Amino acid sequence: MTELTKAEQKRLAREEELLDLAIDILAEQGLNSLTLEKLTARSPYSKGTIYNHFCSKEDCVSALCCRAMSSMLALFALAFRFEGELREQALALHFAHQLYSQINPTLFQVVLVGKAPGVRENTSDKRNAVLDELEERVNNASDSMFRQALEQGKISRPVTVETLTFASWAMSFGSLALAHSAADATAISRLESSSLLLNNISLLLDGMGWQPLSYEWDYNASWQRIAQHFQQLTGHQPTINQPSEN
Amino acid sequence: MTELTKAEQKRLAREEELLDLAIDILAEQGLNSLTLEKLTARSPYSKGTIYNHFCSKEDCVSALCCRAMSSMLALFALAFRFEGELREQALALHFAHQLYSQINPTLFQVVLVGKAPGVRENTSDKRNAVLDELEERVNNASDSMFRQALEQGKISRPVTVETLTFASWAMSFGSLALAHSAADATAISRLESSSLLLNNISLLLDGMGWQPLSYEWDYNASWQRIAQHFQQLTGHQPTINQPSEN
DNA sequence: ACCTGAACACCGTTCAAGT
DNA sequence: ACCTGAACACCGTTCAAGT
Repeated sequence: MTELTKAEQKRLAREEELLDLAIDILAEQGLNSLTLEKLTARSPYSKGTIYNHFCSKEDCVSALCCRAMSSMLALFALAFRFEGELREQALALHFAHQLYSQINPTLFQVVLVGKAPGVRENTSDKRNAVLDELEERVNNASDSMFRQALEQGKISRPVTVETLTFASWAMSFGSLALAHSAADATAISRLESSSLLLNNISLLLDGMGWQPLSYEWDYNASWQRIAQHFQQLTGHQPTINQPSEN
Repeated sequence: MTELTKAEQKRLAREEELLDLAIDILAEQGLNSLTLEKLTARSPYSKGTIYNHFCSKEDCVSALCCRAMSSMLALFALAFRFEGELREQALALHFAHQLYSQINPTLFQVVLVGKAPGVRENTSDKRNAVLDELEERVNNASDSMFRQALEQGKISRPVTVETLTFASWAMSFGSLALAHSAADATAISRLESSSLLLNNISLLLDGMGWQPLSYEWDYNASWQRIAQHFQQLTGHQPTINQPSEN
């Protein structure tokens, strides 16, 4: 790690302060009404200073995207601490993804929007590099799971790590995106939400031939244990089948 | 079908005219720079008239979304005319999805954006109803495939039609969305694009136990035949492994 | 009943002037 | 070197006046 000068530290601290304010606006008024105008008004700084941090509105959204991905990576790290079958650890990774989308739906949406066309184009090169690095770390987390599984002979189909990572990422992304953006659409409302991702990922991992297969193991029980694991580590009440008591 | 008065016909025709202009802007300047201001300027009408058709900018985007989904449904109908194994027909459905995303990337993006938060909220009730109906028809197409497969005993796992439709739709959506929005991101650039969706869907259908399984049948050959099927019916050159000759 | 375009509020972005 | 806020262009939306 390189040393930071006082000035750089101050600049970094102010950027965090601005992102906190932006998240407040997001939470209060929704993603679409985030505006650099409003951010300026809430902050003690002027428009020029805001533009000193974010070269455009999209650059600010990308900065929020970095925040969100960092938080997600922190949850992913907890998934690796779940003890059990390797396939259960892979489930824990996806549980972390879903958990993040539940804890922080607004920032989760930011990640989706951050992938929309026109955002990256208007983001500074420097921040795009940070985004790339974060995405690479997400891929690495997924790759390392699949690599271990292949090395241990847990996966019976002849496939590459890259194929498996893309497939599971696409499934996870697609499931959560549809679940959040179109929760009232027919395809989703007719299903129970807590185990949507578990069901979809289970079908996929079965298709890869990742042992033990879903009919050889009670992965619903695993999902519950994973929920408890995360609850102990984060204190977040998971949205799982048993209704809470209020 | 209900009769339309002359006035209603004229109104409908003008709406189509406006949507054509909107698509022109989209194609030329990208999704983000579509503006009712620009649409007004390009059209022979005034702002008031534009707002007579679209109650908000988002309502206009939703109207484009309807256009896109209708076109997709037209391609889906062609998928049903592919002759072969039932699982090949299901592949044809996903091929149609991918084909549409290739033929018309901009409108495909509109469908993604149409699912973003803040769009449906600012869309007129009437148009939201149309969107719902179109989405239901997409679901019906998928449901009917899976229902036939279950009835014919092709699917060995004990699952419901709803589960299968959501899983395959999530996979298709996730794969294409990631492929289009993050084509340069690491997870995707390291894979070949033409068979991304085939690979992912094959893993999923294997996980459902849909016979014949992918190692009992040459689905790469099926994918090629499906491509030819669509090429004959639509004249669109598919993006398939063999490079074209220019 | 439908159309027009002026008017208003709000937003993104820039930059000369100030410290 | 960094900050400020006025200024400009552009956009979404409304509505009184016109046909």
